[in-house]
Amino acid sequence: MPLYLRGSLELATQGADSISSQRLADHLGLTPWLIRKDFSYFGDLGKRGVGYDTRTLAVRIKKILRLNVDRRAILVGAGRLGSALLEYGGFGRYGLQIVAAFDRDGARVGRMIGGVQVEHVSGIATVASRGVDMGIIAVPEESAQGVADALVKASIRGILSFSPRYIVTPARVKVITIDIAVDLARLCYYVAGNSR
Amino acid sequence: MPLYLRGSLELATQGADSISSQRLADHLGLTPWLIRKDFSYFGDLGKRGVGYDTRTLAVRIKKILRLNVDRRAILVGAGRLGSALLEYGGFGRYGLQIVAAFDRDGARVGRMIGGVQVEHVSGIATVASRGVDMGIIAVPEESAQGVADALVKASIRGILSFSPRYIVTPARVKVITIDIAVDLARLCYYVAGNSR
DNA sequence: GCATGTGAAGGAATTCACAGCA
DNA sequence: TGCTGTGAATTCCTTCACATGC
Repeated sequence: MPLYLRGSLELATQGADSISSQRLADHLGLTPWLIRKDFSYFGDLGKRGVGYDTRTLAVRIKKILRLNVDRRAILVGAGRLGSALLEYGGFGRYGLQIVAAFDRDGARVGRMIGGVQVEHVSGIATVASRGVDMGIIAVPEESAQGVADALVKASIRGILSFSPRYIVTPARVKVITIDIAVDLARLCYYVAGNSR
Repeated sequence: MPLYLRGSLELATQGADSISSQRLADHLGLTPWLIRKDFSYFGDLGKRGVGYDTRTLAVRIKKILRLNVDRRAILVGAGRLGSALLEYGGFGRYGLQIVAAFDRDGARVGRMIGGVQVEHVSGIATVASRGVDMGIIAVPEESAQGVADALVKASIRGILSFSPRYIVTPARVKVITIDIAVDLARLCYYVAGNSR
């Protein structure tokens, strides 16, 4: 559903004042009635006969997603993938920011990547006081659980993991895993198959 | 559902001969009955009172996912993210392989990354004859649609895109989009919120 | 007239409960 | 006794159709 935020922001910056569920659906690869249904859960967002005001829509969705205040995240693992994330500018428009990066490898510590300086992993414990909400794990899979444990100890409340492993955390810590190989395998199923 | 393949492969390499739906569920963060239901669609996979044989399970799932023959993919965009993907060794265990990489930037062309040599994007047209099934897009978002068009022309049947844009393709070409910022925003919703 | 908002219908996925086999 | 396989019940999400308001 953050998809909607992306859509409305995109179209807002493209200069459109108002947008119909039809156009938004085309833009995101969804159906108009799905969008209307979802939006209806949050009260009145649109004007009948006109559409949704892109600017207010973006603001409202941000509030719904609790993105109205800036959210801080830290990154663990400053390898290729980690560096790519640090230099990726796409988080800012959602009010998301990576404020620190950590790595185990001494050779990487101290480097500046994407505006933040890489610190040694032992420093993770110190972020508890920095108002950080989330941790991003971009380390080799065998280290992922250990890093997650450290993040939990540092009072982080959510983890985005790129490791193909199920990560165990207390119930209060939400984990979202992005497993690229699994996604590619999924694609493969569609490609090679006939049905479904 | 490729998740299941991951799970069975992992546990197979860990030396377990047999596994119960319960343990597999714990391992993947799912429920036992969901796994049993899903497996039941494909006929008899397990032995009652015992569990599933890890080795045969992996083989069966590979066949179901059409991963029994090796699948080839090409990558477009050899920046940080693209390089990370090329050097990521996790595809092999699913029978997936990145056989070529392309970039628009002349400075990157010719480099060897993760065992493949970066070619100029103009060469995409030539892959049609190389038995490639899928294309991976790791380019800046404004170039994504153009690359997708080139891939479609090259007879590719599936696209895995890391660009935060909806990509238009003919119906025969399946697209899966991984939008990291959207996933992080989703996580944020769980973290900051109370309900759901 | 045009586009949203929403109750009702329809379908798909999940959960349950238990029968069947080692 | 332990664990799979599966029909029934449930819940959730999607789709439809139309009333409502600009």
